[in-house]
Amino acid sequence: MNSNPNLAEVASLIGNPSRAAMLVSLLGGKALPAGDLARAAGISPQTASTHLAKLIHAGLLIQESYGRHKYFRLANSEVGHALEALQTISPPKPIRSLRESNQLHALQFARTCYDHLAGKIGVALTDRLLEMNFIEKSGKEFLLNAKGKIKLHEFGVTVEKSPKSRRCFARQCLDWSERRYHLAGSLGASLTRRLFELKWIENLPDGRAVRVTDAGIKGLSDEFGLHLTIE
Amino acid sequence: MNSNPNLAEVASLIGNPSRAAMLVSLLGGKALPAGDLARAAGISPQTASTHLAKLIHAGLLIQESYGRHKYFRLANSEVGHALEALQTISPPKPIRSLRESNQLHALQFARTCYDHLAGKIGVALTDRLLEMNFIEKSGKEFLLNAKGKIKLHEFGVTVEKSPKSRRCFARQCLDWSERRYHLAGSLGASLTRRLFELKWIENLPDGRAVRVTDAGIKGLSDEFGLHLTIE
DNA sequence: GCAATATTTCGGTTATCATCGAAGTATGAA
DNA sequence: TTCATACTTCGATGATAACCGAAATATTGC
Repeated sequence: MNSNPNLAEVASLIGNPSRAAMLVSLLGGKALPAGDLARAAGISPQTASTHLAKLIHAGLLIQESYGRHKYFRLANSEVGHALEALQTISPPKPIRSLRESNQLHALQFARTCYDHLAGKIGVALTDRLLEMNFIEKSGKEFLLNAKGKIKLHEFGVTVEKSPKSRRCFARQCLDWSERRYHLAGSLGASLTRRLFELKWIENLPDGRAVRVTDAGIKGLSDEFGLHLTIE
Repeated sequence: MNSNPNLAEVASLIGNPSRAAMLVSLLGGKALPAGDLARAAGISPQTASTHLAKLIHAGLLIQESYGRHKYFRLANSEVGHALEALQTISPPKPIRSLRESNQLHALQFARTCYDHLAGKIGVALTDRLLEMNFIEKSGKEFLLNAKGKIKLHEFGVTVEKSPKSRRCFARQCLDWSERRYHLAGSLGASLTRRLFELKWIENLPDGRAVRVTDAGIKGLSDEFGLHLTIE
């Protein structure tokens, strides 16, 4: 019987540990060169090259060439969505090293999820927006009310729901580390972009973990009543 | 670097063609015995047994024993969601036989997707509910308005949003065959259950394709202005 | 108790594929 | 031109796992 779309092919591509590591590295939304992806997966450049070719062929990644560098990124948000959906049904992986443990903590604390903020911070900020009555839950979606619209506009976030873009405005995205929802969609992305702009958060050297700066700690407290504690 | 939850393990489980076939068979939401799943995947019972044990171990399936039969079903709706998300990024599989072609047409026309209605019919019925102003789009979610609440209540659908259930009320589910949204969530499930109850739709012998009965053709036309054409 | 059905366990075979060394291509720098 | 860097292709190796035959276990029906 075997129905139709061959999901097994795509799943087995994601199912290789090296390829999965590369895809997860790209979940942050940024494009990365082949060498970086090889290092992220802990494999040789040759091996990475064959993997990347397969991912391109399957339409999971797209490639941009800049001189001798080739940058890779997720082909579209549906790929990111599928990866996140897989993460929510994946059991947690045992930790091997202190380094991994530290990185895991950093990721659980704050990271970007494709293009918006996730981790403890992502969930906590979303909670504050709810508590301060700027957004409301509505099924698998958040609604931005008038009060919130004003607040975010003042904060410098361009709040516009372009009717053209089929993209969801303020999705609820299930956080794999917190197992709770954080703010995603175009609103989540705009807000996150603004936080980078203000230098309240910044990318850590590699991976998609982010760090909250001193300015960010103060700012998030003043603007959103989000009090960060050092753990 | 390799972040944390080992998504690769789950993905590689889904990535085996035999296991994928079994999982897809279970997407209809029904529980099936091991033997049926073996046949669906075209493998021997021994092989199926080892596959099923792995899927159970990984938490993708749950098992219920009735005498010498063991029934398997998807562990939760998140597993179904992940499978659907993978289908949306999977390329269509080439058709080999007339039989496969017919089955594909049947699936594209009407099928159950975990527990709600999908395919042409699923999308068309959702469209009618929108056009008749019973539900409204709101991001990745539908909202049931007062008019719709009355209509569906009259129609015999129990419309209640139990605050306990974390499940989404009226999700928009991306249809892999139509590439458009249909009504999912608990409302989608209730409505579909009612259509079965009224015998407006019925399961086809195997798989998750469904057939619209004569009563269904008349009923859908009368109640929702959905005029089915024979293709 | 005995035969039939449903499922699981074991063992051995086979095929696939991830991997890297070595060599090849392309771009940029000196 | 020459060298260095970034990536790709080829070929060989090795490990994994899907698969089925055979046999074991469990349940139902006679």
